Amino acid sequence: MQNGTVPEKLLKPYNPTEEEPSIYAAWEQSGYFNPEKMIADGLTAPDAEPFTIVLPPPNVTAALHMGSALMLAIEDIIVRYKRMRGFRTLWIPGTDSAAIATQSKVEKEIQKSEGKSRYDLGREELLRRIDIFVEETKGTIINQTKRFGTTLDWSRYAYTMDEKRYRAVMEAFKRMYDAGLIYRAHKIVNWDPKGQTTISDDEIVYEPRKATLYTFKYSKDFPIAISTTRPETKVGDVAVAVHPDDNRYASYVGNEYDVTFCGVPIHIKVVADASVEKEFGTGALGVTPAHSFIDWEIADRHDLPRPQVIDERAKMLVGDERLQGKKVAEAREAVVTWLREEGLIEKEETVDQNIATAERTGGIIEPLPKLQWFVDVHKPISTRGGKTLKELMQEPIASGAITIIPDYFDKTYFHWIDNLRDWCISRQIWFGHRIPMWYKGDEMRCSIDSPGEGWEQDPDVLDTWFSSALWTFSTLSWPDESNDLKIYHPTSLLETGYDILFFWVARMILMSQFHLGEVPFKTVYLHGLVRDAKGQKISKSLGNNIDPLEMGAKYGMDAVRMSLIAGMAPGTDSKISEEKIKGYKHFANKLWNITRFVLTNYEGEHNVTLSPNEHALLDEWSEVKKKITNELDAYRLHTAAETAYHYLWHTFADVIIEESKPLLANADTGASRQKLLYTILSESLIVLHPFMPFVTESLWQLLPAKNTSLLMITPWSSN
RNA sequence: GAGCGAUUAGCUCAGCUGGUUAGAGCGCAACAUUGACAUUGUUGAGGCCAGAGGUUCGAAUCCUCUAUCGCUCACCA
Repeated sequence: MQNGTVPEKLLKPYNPTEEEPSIYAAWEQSGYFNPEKMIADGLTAPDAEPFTIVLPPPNVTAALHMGSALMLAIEDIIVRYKRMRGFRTLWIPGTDSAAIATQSKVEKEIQKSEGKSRYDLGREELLRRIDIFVEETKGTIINQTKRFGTTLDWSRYAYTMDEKRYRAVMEAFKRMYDAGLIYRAHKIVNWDPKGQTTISDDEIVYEPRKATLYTFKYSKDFPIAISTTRPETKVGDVAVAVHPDDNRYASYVGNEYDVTFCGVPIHIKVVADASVEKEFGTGALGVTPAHSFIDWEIADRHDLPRPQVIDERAKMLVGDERLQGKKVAEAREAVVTWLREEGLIEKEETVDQNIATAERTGGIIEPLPKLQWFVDVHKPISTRGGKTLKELMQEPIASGAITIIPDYFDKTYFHWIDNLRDWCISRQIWFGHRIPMWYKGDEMRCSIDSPGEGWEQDPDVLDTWFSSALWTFSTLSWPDESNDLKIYHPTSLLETGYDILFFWVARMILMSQFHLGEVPFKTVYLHGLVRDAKGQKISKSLGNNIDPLEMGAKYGMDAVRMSLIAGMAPGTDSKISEEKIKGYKHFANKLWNITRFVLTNYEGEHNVTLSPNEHALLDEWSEVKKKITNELDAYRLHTAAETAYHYLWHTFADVIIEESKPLLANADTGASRQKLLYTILSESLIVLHPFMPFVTESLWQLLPAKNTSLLMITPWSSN
């Protein structure tokens, strides 16, 4: 029997592209992405527990890809769930300026179209061009983000370079400087000759290469042979270091020698240092303080000079025409030629080595001594109980104040902290937050504004992660003592990719612990990489890019969301394929048809009693709902999604609806059946809504008996 | 070199704190159906849960070792 009135729309298959834009518009116009509006309208209790997430701000350079889609899907599911569960739920949107990445992208474009470098344009003009670029891409990113159905509170939108965030960054720098945590020093740093800037240890990517390890003496008269893959740097040597227990060389320790190496006079002292490994090479290490981290430290311990022999363009600073002004690779050839001519080489062997390159530019890192700004991670902080930044980062994970999901990342995190050195935060680029340090003659002052006439500001900008590290509280109006900060900080959850655990997550903990004396978030949920069906990384060069927006247009955003969530455990890389997305489109359509069937057979509220069997079915459904609730509470989204999917399709549709067909046709059993089906359907829409917000909302709007205007704000009870 | 993870059906993966005959999706085979369903349904085939030892009344799950793959970290010059 078909007694119900069915909306016209339901008679056709579900058409996501037709439904999605108007649905999102309705959500946005409701104002309910904003928790204060929820309270004002009585939808959230004024004293409700807050639940906060900050969106990891996408780089302004980046178009939305499957990775961002995964992130948005996970976070939106959680946020919608919490909102429906009655939390005072806030999800803060934003974008990141991504200093180096953005500047080099714009520079590249200008180089390509106009053949000009940044030096041709000058600082001001380049920054103007970057601003134009940023304004364009920001809008694109926001629109794309909205298409996924994200319930971000757009009224709180933040950009790392906007006015408020600028103030936060300056204030943070000043407070850390005043606390003696930020210092300026001339020491060896990672220099990227291609990007013409320093970079932090974490921005280095090691690439395996074959190299030749040469074993030789500086000169015929020199008593000890050394080994190196970089003979050209030997013109900067000041010592040969051997292990204190190495009998072979004990008699030479303390001796000094003058030699001429490839035309360059050098003075070599033999020192004993425990950092040298007896078994490697000849057991003797040529010490080049200015161009090697380990050698710099040896020089520290033995009070050795540190002559710089390579410049910022990776060219030689010393020597005759064979070396002077030559690139290091050419100089290496020249030195090897000379060594051969002199008959000094004892051994040449091919070895595997990891070469340090800059993440952004791919340039080969040249360690150089430079005057830079650093964050001291080893200094005891009096206002924080004498603890160091290192300890402040370690503690909350160790104590459980912050939980990382999956938990095995704890070890990775601790290992990183153990090896942590002071953080070099100054960058020689133009786009970013300029360092608030001012110089006048020998004077130096930390000040957000110019201290007055004759003061020059430091030309460098801050590492982009410095500002990102403040994100959980800079988005909540810090340093102002705002209500937002009181209510929403510490945030509840930080959801991001495991690849930025160190870059971002660790540094947010550092900043929040220091500036606020509290953790930035209570839980960290790390998702994996999205790969293609074959398990390859998705990249433009491989041509295997699956564009989430394109897929959304074809199969609906709900299908894209589900395909990213189902079968995806946290911290594990997942695979996506068009086939999988298509499968979930079928599910959206299945829901559509289930609703069609139920509504076709529904005549409105009746005062009927369910049969014992129907009570049992309802109980079974309650159990499923409880399970989904528990799984979501534990952030097991993948199993929650599958549980819901499976129940709807294979229990509700295949079993309950099938067995209902004859019962509905019978006047005695029909009424209670109608009630049962309608009840389970409407509750199912609630439970599925976080996962598939569009189709469920569309269907909710078609339900004849409902007491909320939007499914998005319909309460989710666990029983 | 160190650390971490993975290894479960043809493919992609779930399986939380050990508990009856090990699960899903896709794919495959047969049958049914024009059905609420751009199809869908029913049934089925297919797994010594990488290997070897151990703990236990009981192990895919805990421990040890081995193998293969992957990731991360590292200043062996």
